[in-house]
Amino acid sequence: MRMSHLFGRTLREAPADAEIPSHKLLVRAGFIRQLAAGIFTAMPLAKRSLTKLENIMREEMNAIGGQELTMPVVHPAELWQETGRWYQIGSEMGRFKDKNNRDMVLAMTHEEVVADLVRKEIHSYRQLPILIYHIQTKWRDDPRPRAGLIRVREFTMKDSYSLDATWEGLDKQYRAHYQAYFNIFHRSGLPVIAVKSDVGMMGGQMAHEFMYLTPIGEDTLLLCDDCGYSANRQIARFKKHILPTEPPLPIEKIATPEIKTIEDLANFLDIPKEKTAKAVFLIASITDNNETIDKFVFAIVRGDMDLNETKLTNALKAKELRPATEEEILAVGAVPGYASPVGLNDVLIVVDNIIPKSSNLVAGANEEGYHFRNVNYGRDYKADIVSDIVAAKEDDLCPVCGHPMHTIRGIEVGNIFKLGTKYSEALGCTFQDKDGKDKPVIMGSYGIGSGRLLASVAEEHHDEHGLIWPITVAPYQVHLIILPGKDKKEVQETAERLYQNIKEAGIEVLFDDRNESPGVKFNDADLIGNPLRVTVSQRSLNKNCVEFKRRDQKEKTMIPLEAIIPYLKKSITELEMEIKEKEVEVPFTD
RNA sequence: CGGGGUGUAGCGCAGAUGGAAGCGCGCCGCGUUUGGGACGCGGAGGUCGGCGGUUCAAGUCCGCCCACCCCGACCA
Repeated sequence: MRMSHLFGRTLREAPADAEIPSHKLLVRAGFIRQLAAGIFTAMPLAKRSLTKLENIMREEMNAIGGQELTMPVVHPAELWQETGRWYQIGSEMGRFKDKNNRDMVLAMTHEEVVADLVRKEIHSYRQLPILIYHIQTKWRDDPRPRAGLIRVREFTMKDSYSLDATWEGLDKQYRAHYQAYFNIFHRSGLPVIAVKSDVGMMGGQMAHEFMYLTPIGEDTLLLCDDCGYSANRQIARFKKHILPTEPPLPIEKIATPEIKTIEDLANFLDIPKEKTAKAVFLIASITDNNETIDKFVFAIVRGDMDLNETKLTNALKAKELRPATEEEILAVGAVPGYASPVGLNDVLIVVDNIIPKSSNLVAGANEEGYHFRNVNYGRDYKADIVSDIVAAKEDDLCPVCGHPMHTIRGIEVGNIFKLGTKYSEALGCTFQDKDGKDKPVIMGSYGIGSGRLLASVAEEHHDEHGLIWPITVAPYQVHLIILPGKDKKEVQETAERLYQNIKEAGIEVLFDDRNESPGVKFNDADLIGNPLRVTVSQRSLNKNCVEFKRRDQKEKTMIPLEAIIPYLKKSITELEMEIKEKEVEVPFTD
């Protein structure tokens, strides 16, 4: 490709609304352009890199038996109504009506379509197992797109779906994806770890997220250095510090004027925070038989811990959870700042599972300026649900080995879910098993966003001058620069010939044939970040050489003109080997 | 959806107290340059986010709306 005709120019300055390096550099280098919040065009350079990433995914999916297909982006609403997600999912779903006034859905994901296909195509255990996948555009009207390509509304995903007759079969395909995903990320030059995660809107039994660790990540992870336990904070468990049990003392009302926070309360009474109970009020939308009702939820955690809303949502099987307003709190008879579970009716009380093991706590008295001492679970109040609903934090103890854990930020670049029979049951995907009985197909779903992956690779591989693409992802393998000098003719002809020869050798080359000054050309080459650079100039040709430089190294070397093509081939192989070495087998951790 | 911020040329920005829309980079033409973002001369490019109001006069003051960014809630 000639740079003089490349669509998409480089910018000296990044637009002011770009903040993170991958966003700034991808825009400056001409890879992406923004159309609206969370909606981007992939320019020709980005398209080439995306295609490479997607081909890596294809190879790894094919290697574990995947069959590629393409499913539609627009779905009839009926399908989503059958699984109930039409009702469960809120404004994140893109909905519109077609010309006949039929409700339509923009695909957020494709479980419904897969299940629909399966019920039409799969009738016998003899047809299973199956692995299908596609690479398709999806729309999720995220309330907050941000960080360039990291979090967008329209995106392309590699999505695979496993279909099995047995749970062992699902486990096998799940584990195959686990390793295939590590292969994909390693081949893309991206270091990742797998952590256990929440199943979210997908539902199902088990999920892992593949995390690229970076301070700009939006997810917080808990890791145990000792035994390797790793989990998203949304679901991370930990060993809770159990206080010595005391005999229950009589409940006692005490004046605590102007004391509203746990901090103040602990100071005022001169007791540790873990001797207090903290109340949090929320409104949960709970769906039952496709009918959604709002329930007032009174959650109680020990004063030294914080509520984890994901855990609470899961404990409640709620669709949505939001903080209650002051009016709503007063309406149920609770007093903000002095709230107590003692003597409240008509609310759903959820307590953390450490609370029943903690005796004689201080809690609100439901009266302005007063608290109760010696509140005991069971004697003074009861809960509708007792569950683990608190968030793990730095230095909390590992639930497996008891070692203190630490927190780290990450970007979720891929996920794998054991869906089980949720969708197949809802949509009636059954097959006839050996025993002659109809059984629901057991499903798994596995996704990787290609744009997010591209941005993560850019985030991992850049310096102050620009991008430094891994050879497997780079838009072009070679960046060829011509510096014509005073007497243009010889240099020009040599560079043109070299450009043709490189192309004919099957090497991907971007040829900077523009009439620009050397500084501009070198800077653009650094910015775009193709791995190998070749410079043809009067100076080099005087020695019958061209200059060679790797983007990831400082040294420049002079290579005889006639030797440059084999040299480039050798360098490409070297770079490919460097990536290959990072491909390793990763033990499956449950 | 809550909190904060920003909208003036393709990009980055300046335009106190209302009084003729500017700068740098980029772009077009001609010439000189040519190993790390060159120089001279000449040009093109704007509904100042939108609508309404105040005023003799609004980029500037007031109101409403919209878009985009950041923090949170939420999410691949």
